[in-house]
Amino acid sequence: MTAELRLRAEVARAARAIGAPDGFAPALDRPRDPSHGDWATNAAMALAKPLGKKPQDIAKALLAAMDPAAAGVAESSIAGPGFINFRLDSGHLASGLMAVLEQGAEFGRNSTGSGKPVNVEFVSANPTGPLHVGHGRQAALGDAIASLLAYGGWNVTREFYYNDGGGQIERLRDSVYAHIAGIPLAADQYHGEYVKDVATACVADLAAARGLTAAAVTALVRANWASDSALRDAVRMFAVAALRAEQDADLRAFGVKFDVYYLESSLYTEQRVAETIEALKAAGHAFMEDGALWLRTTDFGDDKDRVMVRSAEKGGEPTYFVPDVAYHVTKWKRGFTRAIDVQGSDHHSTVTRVRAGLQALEMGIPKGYPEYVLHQMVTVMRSGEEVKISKRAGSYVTVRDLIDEVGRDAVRYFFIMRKGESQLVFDVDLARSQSEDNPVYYIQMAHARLSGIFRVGNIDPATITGAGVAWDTLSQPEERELVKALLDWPSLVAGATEALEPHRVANWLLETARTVHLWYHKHHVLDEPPEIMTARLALAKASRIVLANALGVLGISAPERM
RNA sequence: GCGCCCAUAGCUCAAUUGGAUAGAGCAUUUGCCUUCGGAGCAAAGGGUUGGGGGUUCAAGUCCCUCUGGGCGCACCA
Repeated sequence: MTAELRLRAEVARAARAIGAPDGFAPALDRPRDPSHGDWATNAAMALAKPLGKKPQDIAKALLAAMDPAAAGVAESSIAGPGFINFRLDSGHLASGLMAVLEQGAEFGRNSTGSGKPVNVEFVSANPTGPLHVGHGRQAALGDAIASLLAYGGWNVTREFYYNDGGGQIERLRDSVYAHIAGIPLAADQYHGEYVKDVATACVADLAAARGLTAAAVTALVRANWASDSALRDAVRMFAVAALRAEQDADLRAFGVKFDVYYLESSLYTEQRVAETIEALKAAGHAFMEDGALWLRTTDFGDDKDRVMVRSAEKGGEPTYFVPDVAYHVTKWKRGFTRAIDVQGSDHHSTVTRVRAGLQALEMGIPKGYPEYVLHQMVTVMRSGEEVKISKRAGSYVTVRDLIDEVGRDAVRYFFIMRKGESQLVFDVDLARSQSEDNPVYYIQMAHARLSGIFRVGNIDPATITGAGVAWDTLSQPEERELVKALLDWPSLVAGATEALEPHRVANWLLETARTVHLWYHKHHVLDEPPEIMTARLALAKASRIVLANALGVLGISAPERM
């Protein structure tokens, strides 16, 4: 049992002894100011109403009823409006490190998810160009959320949804055609350098497939484009395949792996769009107006109704939101009782719509399904100026540009360090700097320094088991703070998982790295008396383990040396 | 005009999800220090948490309102 649980149990027992109602669960928190103590409880304030007494009096009675020894409490005090502060005995506190040393890479994991399936959909870029910074933020955020959930015992599926249908794919196809035919691009077509590369590769591919020269293919495309739909399809499919391969390469460079790639086009070929339309009609929430088929999404909280199938003069095709609904139906039917979509906040209007569509089907899908994690835009800064232009993509900066320039670890950290709903400034100069101003460098440095202790001392970390350590020797303020930070990891990561907020892990890492550096600067490990050295080696190893675990969740490496 | 999000030190951001005197880093000022181990360490100044109102033992956090910013409001995706 951890010191925290022991203390909580003892407070609860004492509370009952002085008349707290059944089921009363006192809250234990870290005081903001460590000088107040290691833990604080608001029990006295929470009991003020049910017991009809002043918080101060309840606090006194509560303390009198407690057995400090049973809870490992060295001293306690009543403060402010009725907080009770506890300072744990150093030995009790530090002995919590045994759990870290015993569990190693497992320390911090929990089983909240109990193996239940969850689908995390992210990136989901249209295959019309390289991944840009926004996708990068989404990749880092989505991957970290997925890792957090896996860490919390969920059975996670990472999914990428390809919008390989619709108007933008035709624009891509026609952009490639324009390059092949040598005609100027229209304003709404794709202007990046990469389109030219795709066009060149496409000509070579067609030439090989048809046994023609490149010049002959060019002439053929130019002559038959309007009349030959098979040719147009061939160009479209080549372009989509080429850009999917391109995006895959970007994601590999970023170290993100997906379990499922779901193609929007398959929703049409497998009749799922048609089935969804029929089901919505059957459920009675559809109506005809102006020649189009509408869904009454206003019945489910939308501010206006939405067209499902366009009128004949507009082409008679389903609008994009129908496949979106059909897609989420497949998630539900595939057994994902929980689904999380990570998207840019510019897509926030789809949230209500998709949920409305799912509700309108009346098939027992919960109202809040799917959950959404939205994130704001990214601004890339270099030398104090906003960067907007990439050589490859033209009008935007690509993920690859960033990874090439500052490395995968820094890109991941910078994308995760801010709350999703706040705007993010990506400072390229800071991200690439090899100094302690750079948070990634600072955190990794902490891990490397801890590793260095073992290297320099020529000590195999595997021999440090915590057995026989005199834990009460870890009584320096910096040591106590470090121990507390490490032991907070499980509850911190659990909170970050519940809130789907990986930035908490990033912030915690930075704080904890600072605590490590402070300790490291103030206290030596090697060449100390054996009892102190043994205890500090245990602390160093535990710190190394927890830092590595946290970095691992964010997909960032924990280097042995830098 | 409507909807969603945001607003915290000069700058970039935290704040244990409603807890105590709102904290870090950078920048500024001052003083130490010279490596198991790579310029660090210690301290100071800097705030009406955008304005106003409300809810309660307690509000940066919840509610209302105003201001300012981002995004979205297609028979585009």
